[in-house]
Amino acid sequence: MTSAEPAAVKVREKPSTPRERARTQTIADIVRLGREHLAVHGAAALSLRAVARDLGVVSSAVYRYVENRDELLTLLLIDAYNQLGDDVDEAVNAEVEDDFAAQFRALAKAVRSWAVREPASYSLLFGSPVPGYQAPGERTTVPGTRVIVRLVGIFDAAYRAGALNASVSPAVVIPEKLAADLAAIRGEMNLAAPDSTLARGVLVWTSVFGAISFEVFGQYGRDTFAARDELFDHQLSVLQGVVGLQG
Amino acid sequence: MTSAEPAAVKVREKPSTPRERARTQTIADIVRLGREHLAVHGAAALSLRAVARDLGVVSSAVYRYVENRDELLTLLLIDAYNQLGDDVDEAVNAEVEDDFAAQFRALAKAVRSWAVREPASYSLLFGSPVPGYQAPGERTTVPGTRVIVRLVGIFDAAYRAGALNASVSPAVVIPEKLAADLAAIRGEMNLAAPDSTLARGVLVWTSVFGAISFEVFGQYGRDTFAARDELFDHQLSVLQGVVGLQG
DNA sequence: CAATGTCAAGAGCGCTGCTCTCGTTTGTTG
DNA sequence: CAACAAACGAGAGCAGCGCTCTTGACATTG
Repeated sequence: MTSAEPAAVKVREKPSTPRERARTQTIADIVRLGREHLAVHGAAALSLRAVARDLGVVSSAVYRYVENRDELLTLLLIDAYNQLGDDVDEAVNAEVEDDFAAQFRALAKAVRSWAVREPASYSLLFGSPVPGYQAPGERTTVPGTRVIVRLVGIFDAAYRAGALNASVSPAVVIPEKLAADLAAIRGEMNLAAPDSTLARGVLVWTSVFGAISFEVFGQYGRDTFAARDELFDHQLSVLQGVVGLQG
Repeated sequence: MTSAEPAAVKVREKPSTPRERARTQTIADIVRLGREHLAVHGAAALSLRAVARDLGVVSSAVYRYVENRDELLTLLLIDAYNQLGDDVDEAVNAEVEDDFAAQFRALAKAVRSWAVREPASYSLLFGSPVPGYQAPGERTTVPGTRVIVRLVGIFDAAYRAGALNASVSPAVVIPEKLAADLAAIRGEMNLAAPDSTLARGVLVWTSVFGAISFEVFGQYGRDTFAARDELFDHQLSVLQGVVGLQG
């Protein structure tokens, strides 16, 4: 079903003592069982008691390893972000270095196939926020931005390589306040691309996830679209044109 | 806070007897209280017992009026769909009849402002599916498709009026299987627009909701974009170009 | 060997959805 | 107007949940 070793579990610096090794293993087991429950029943139905039962232990025992339900959610969140990030990295790295269009498509398809494969995890990351749960930014920001960082990287590399159509139609003016936001992003991420490219990149980003969310969340209706692969592929082609990525 | 009369509550054909009038009123009260709880605590935390408390009644009493929690969710779902549909209709109807670009922008902005105003309801409709809850299609399909029907209507009317740029760049071929899906839609909805327009319309549809979802679900990060109105406006402008809507 | 620390177990609190029973209220009808 | 049946609210109860606290068993360490 799912891979045995969750990527998000922090390994202690010196897990020398058998106690610490056992403890690390138990936490890994809890995360693995939690991921299975998440996949089957969804995030809102994630129950520490059920995880404890599967672990063959009384419910209060898991509180030795996981502070509370929110903490387990955070572990699963980080785990899922890293799974997605690994999938995306692998797919993009498999493409030729200067074929930016192929890299873009590979990224989007990797996100989509992971989302379809793990709808509950996708819902946890990109669906409605879990009520009463606030992700701790200091732990989730880095894994949570891997995909967008990679996507922006592709667009910016394409721009630097002169692979972007400058004359995307139609030209749209960027208002001043939006330009300020984009300038801040450009500075923070060391980008070269101009405002119009960055803004269109943001649109492509939201559009890709919008299309995937519609599919995973069942917004298309039961049998409106049978050719979902072709639909997504077509959407990527159009979005490619939006940023001026020639392929 | 919220309007007093929920649009979704079906009025009996003959609410003549005082019993039935009282019953209808009680159900309306339950939906109203449910909507308030939804707005404050979210869908997953919607509790019949809490609604009963606010109604000043013991928990088992509400089961006289609402079959179970899922039934209340369905009522809230229909209620929210109709609120959104009403908002969208009003906004679109306020535009000049042959200004299709303005109608498109009015529709998208109406959806966004409703979503920002009612994030919990938006999450219920367009976020992660509530685990274990399956919306009864025969009751939710009609209100649930009001927005997309309206959007497609705008695009098709624009096409019939010759207001769509035929030469959207770049031309993208529509694979056969996707064309079959689009043909089915064209037949069902009595449309005139060609495949490429319909396919791009679907992309615009998903993109608009993708952008709104990112904003409502906090995917942009806390302070990445301060100029959210301008960002959305820009995205609409680009998407307008995607379907060839000149404005 | 003894002190220390870690662990699973169990009881318990308050919350949830939901069911069943038991009187009471209420509108209708003879 | 009185009798009746339907509708109703209250309450107890079951099983599940997150979470806390105490207790006794065990392993590690000095």
